[in-house]
Amino acid sequence: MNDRPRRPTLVDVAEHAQVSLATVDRVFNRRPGVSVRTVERVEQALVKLGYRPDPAAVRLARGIQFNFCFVLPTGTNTFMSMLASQVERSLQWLDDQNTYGDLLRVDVFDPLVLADTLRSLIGRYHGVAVVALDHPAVRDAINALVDSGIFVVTLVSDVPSSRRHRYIGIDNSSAGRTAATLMGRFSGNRRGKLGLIAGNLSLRDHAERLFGFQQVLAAEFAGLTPLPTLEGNDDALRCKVLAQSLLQDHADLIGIYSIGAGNRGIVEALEGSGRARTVIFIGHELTEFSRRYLIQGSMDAVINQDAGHEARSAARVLLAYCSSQPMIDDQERIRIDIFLRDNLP
Amino acid sequence: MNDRPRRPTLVDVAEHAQVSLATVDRVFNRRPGVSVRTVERVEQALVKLGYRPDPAAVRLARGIQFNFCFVLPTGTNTFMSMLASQVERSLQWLDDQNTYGDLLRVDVFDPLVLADTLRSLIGRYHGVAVVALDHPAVRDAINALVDSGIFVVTLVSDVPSSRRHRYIGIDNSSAGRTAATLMGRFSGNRRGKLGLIAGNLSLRDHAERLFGFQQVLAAEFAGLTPLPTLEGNDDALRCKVLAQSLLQDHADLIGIYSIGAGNRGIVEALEGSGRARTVIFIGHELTEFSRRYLIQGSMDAVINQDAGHEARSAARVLLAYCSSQPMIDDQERIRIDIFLRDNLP
DNA sequence: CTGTTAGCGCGTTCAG
DNA sequence: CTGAACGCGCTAACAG
Repeated sequence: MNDRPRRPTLVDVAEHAQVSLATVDRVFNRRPGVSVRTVERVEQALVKLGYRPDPAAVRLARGIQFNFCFVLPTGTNTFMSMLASQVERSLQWLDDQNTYGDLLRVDVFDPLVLADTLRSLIGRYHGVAVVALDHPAVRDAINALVDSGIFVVTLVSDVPSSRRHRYIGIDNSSAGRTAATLMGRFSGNRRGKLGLIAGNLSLRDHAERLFGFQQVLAAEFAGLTPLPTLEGNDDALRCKVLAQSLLQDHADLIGIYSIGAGNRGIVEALEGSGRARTVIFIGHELTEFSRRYLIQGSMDAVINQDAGHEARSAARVLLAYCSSQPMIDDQERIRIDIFLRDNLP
Repeated sequence: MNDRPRRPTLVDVAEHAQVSLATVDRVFNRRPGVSVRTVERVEQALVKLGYRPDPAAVRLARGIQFNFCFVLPTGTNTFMSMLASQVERSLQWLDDQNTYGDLLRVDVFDPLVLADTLRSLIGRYHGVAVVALDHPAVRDAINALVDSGIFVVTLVSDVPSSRRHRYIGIDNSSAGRTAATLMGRFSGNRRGKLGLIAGNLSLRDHAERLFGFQQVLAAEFAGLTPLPTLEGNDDALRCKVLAQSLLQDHADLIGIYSIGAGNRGIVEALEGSGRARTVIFIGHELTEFSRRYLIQGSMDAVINQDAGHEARSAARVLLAYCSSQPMIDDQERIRIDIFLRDNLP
């Protein structure tokens, strides 16, 4: 059962090239101090035997240890709580990779506080993952981190104008487009109004979703007229009030698209009005609540980003950068999940 | 930057418990030959220091090497080709984990050939992943593998009655239900016929999708009448003929649900009939073709299982079983992806 | 029952 | 410019 040709080690290569282990190591890791002739011979042996380093042995020998910091928003938003707990789980995994992580929660809505917090991380970490806010101060802080040699990934909410190494999250304008297509197609050929409730349009992800949604609506579903976008600050209570007035003011309300959090309030309003089964309701993020709403029929579709995937991906990506290992791009791409009652996990 | 308390090693524990390294190792790995008193003391030190083994060191020291075998169907079905190439990539990853894998392609449609092939794997591998066929002979072969001590996962297509350790793939009846809900909701309130084209209903996954689809249709969308299910053998040409006759015979055809492969043929028939934009077409698996069809509007939705995810998951799960390590269930759950034109990756 | 010791594959001094 | 030798954290064979 164990009759495989053992993978070649540095020693094998050394024998083959008639040099010592150390020399092979120098050549393989492109360290100076080897004659051109020797380099050539070793490299030939390297490719001939198809040498590939054993990652476990490398990690053990180097004994390196990275420190990562995850910066998440404060607040009790269900999605962010889920993300936080998933990050905690990733930290455990990182621990096995000899990498230590801290989870910081700051008031992301205040760009200056966030920027200061980020700057304070300089010199203390090798990698930072941050749920960012698209603001000049934050951009500068991220760039400062990058300039100091820290690997930075933005998580869930991006700052495209910064020089962060990677964004880990969904394409929010596509997400908005997806919501619009579902809304349009679910509406059959009915004509009427659409209510849009965002959290805060200064948040890049919300703005992008709105943009994508309106774009598709205008291009494909002329019968559906979007009402002015409301801001519910991701607060259930406030969202409820807004939804109630939408329902009251517009007898021809076909659907509601909830761009941010606060779905609980909207469902309460819908159920209270007795129109929960006729008004189409599409929102974001699969939580214990939205899950229940899908099942009971008060929500028609949920556009989701997998918090667990995002947390794991951030950890893997930072580790890959720090140890300059390749990553599997397919694996790190965060999907725009569409959940209906029928395909819930 | 590296001011973390170094994680405790076995040596630390040994010192703390006033015993030798080997004794701690015996206790931690529950090996016999240690007095009860010593065990107790060591265990206390173990928990007190919060000892957790370094996976890299363990792998290196044990020097174990597993052999896995992936058994996939022959044939040129686009999805299976994608799966095969993704499995190839997983094999590379496995190689880094000191685990070697073979990729076998057999005629899965012949249960006896598949069963024989599986049996021939006994004694040669530690883990087997197989795209199975739900047939008594195959079930027995799988059980024989399991009895021989091999870890077995079914991939994409399950044999629930076997004692395989795990199924890695989507819930196909949920997938069928999802297709039905989309079909129903996309149809607005129109009444009419629905064409169903499967590959082969003796395949468990196809049968389950059909079941789920019909279940939801009957319960929720009484206006849509499913026509008798046709079998296209996953062949584009045959599917084209079937779709053409559906279009010809039923002026009130609202949509077509393609349960298996062969979407290319169906799209050709739709485009040929000039009804591609009015007849709703929902099928499975995102390929270069279905992707294009979504964009050009000849397909309305694609239900997908991520071949890359499945291949990686099979590799990770087998490895976890063999090295008796825990796995992250969330990460190994294969989602039922819904793709519209707007959320394509 | 317990301790000592030699590796696993690689990185890293330190001599030569 | 090159090689010998030690150590990372752990397992396993061998002594005592």
